[in-house]
Amino acid sequence: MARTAEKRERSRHEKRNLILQTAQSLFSENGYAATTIADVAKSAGVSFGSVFSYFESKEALFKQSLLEPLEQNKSIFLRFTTLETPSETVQALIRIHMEFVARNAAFLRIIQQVIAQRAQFPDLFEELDRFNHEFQDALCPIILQGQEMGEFSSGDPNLVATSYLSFLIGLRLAYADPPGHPLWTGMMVMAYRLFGPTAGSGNS
Amino acid sequence: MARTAEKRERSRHEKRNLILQTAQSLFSENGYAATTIADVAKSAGVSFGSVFSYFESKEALFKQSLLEPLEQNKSIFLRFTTLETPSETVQALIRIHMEFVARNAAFLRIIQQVIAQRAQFPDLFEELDRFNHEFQDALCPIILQGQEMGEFSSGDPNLVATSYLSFLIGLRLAYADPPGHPLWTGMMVMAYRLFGPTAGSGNS
Amino acid sequence: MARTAEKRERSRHEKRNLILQTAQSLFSENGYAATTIADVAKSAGVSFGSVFSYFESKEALFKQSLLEPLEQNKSIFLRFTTLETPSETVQALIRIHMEFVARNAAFLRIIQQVIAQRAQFPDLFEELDRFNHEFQDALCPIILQGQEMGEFSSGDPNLVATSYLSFLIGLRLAYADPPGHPLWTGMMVMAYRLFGPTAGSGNS
Amino acid sequence: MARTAEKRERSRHEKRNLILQTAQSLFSENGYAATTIADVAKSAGVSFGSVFSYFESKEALFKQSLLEPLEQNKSIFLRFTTLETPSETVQALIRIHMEFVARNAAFLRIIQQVIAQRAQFPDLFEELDRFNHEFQDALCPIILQGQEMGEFSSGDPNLVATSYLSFLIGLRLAYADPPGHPLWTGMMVMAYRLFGPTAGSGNS
DNA sequence: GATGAATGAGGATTCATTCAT
DNA sequence: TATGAATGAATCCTCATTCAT
Repeated sequence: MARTAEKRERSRHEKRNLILQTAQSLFSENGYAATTIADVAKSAGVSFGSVFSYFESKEALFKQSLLEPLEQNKSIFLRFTTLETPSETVQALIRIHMEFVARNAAFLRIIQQVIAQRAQFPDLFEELDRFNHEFQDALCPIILQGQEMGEFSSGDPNLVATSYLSFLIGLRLAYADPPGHPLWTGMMVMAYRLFGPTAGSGNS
Repeated sequence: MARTAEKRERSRHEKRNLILQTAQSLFSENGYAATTIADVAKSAGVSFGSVFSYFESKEALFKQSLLEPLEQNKSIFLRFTTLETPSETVQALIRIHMEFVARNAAFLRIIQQVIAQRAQFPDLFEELDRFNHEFQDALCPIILQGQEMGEFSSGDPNLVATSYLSFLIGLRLAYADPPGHPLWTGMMVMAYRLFGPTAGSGNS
Repeated sequence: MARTAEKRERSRHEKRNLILQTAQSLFSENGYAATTIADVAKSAGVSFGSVFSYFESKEALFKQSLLEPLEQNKSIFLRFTTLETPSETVQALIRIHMEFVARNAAFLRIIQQVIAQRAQFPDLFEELDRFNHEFQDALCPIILQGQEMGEFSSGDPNLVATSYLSFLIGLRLAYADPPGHPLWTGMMVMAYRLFGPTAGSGNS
Repeated sequence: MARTAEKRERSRHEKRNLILQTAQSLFSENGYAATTIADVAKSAGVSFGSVFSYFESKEALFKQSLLEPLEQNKSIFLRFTTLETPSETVQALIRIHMEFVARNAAFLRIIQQVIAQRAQFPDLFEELDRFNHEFQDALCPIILQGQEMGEFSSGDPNLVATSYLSFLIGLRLAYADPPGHPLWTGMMVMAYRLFGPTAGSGNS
């Protein structure tokens, strides 16, 4: 009995996730307005009414399409392990972030939409703003440390962090298809440059 | 007689531009779908039907909102004067571009939308892609020259150019209110870093 | 001076007729609703506003498109010369009517429209109804005379007249292009049959 | 369960037919353009949106208003039983057709509209043209046989068939109120005359 | 909970008519 | 009188949301 309930619960959860992922994909491709609930239902292979069983409204679905992945992946950006030197830490971070960006184009495009149409999604935009600040708070100490150690050029570390995030989000996710593409390696170098690496601190 | 016709013609053109600028502003704030023609008409202070006598459709209005400023300002990005050294040229460019970005937030946000929802605006996206390539073609020689002169670190110049453009477009146009804000100066430094300036070539 | 005024008057009239004929042609092809005033103006090669200088409204233009040719050609149907025998008279009539139908397809099609959508054009329909009655009144004596002389089978002459008119109006004006087409000759024979010609009174 | 689904299905079908019949009636009275979807919805007692859940567009609704009755009643015109003699067969046919015309004025008026405005409904017109040809093919053998037996005057049987159909379609459906009206009997006689009945073959 | 039909508010677009020049 | 820009009412159609089954 408990087993059955559990299974049912799992299946419920899976269906919810299926809908959410489908929605994320469609929203990211076509935008909020051009994506209909009927599209989502059809693409996900569930009934039209089901979407409303799992999500209160279209807006709620869109919000979750952004907020859930954001929550799940926050730690990638906010909690990182420090290596021997700041430059090593930052380079490792960049690698992880680029990998993430390469693999989560849909998520990134939704972020781009929210930023580009902030007036339409004020609370989502605020959430992203909050994330930006948290990211700054997390990254600044490393940058400062690197600057003190002479690995990075001096400059407002908050500015560096924001620029870096803008750069990631602004990436034209076109070539992005294969995460192993050499372009991504090149982009990592570019990203690293934003930190102002001094000669001999890893910038090729 | 000719004078009257001329005057009428001028007024016609002014009205058209009024509508276009209003549309640009609203599209940039709320996005394509959330902006109604009635909104545009009301904001511009013209009648509902007038919008349609100047623009064939909502889509045409949106396209012109992007294409006309793009055409008018292309030269800022594609035709620039070279100074003594590549690093000076690039720094001058960055100043001009940042100024432009600071003053044309609406235009930039429309570009962001098109990029974020390329499936919805395929031809506009293509146009932007073309621009990207032209920009690369224009900028690469300077970058190469700088690399040869030792002012810039080595690296694929196309990648540098694309990164730089992405960085500009990706800028979060939030703080951007006054074009004279110190943030813009900081952003110029960040932008310059993408070119991989070597020590002594102007990166503070 | 008087000469000039006259000429101007003539030109005025000609322009009016040009608009009217163009309208008739377009109304007949596309129907009342699918024909726009702008279409008419463009086809006639006059300015948009001109149409309203000559006709109070779209509806007035449509009405005139029907009523003026109706008035002009009424006599063809209502005042005819009687020949030696009723059968000869009727056959001459039929020839004239068919010729008219072949040459005035546009006019006929407008009539068809009014009849098919009588609720939309009640007064025009009434006008056609009146014409139908006048036609009956004009034709019945001939038919009666023919019946009395044994040339035509007996039967309500009003019914014959109405049937004949319905037949003319109902003709599918498709093949009708060249008025000299053999089909028209065939149709004359068919039309004559409605009068119930007895053997030896001209029905081949 | 199956019973419920079946019932629902039936009700769905009934609602669809209700809308279709209402539309047919309004289209026939006022014409395509002057009939609004809102009119149809109101007359049928369904919501505005419902019309669109049963029919893709206004145009589709109009097409079905013609095509469905056409399909359903084709057999009346194309498959008939032959009696002793061609004249008897034709007279029986005429009785059936007149009865049909008297009872289906709305359908006939839609046909008249399509014919009168063929440029607007080219595919429907083509469909009617096809029907015309099928009707000719079906009727000609009878006519020929009658001509050979001396019951009908000679003449191109295709012409006779087309004339007869034009006559039916061209009938002014005004008097038509009660199908039992004596006018219809008179019209049958007129219709029969088109076949060129010789003396003694049933033409009164 | 699952389904999908029903609803109607909202928005793009058309076009007759008006009116200033 | 000629012109054609301005206006906004009217209409088709979409689609989020509700709700009965």
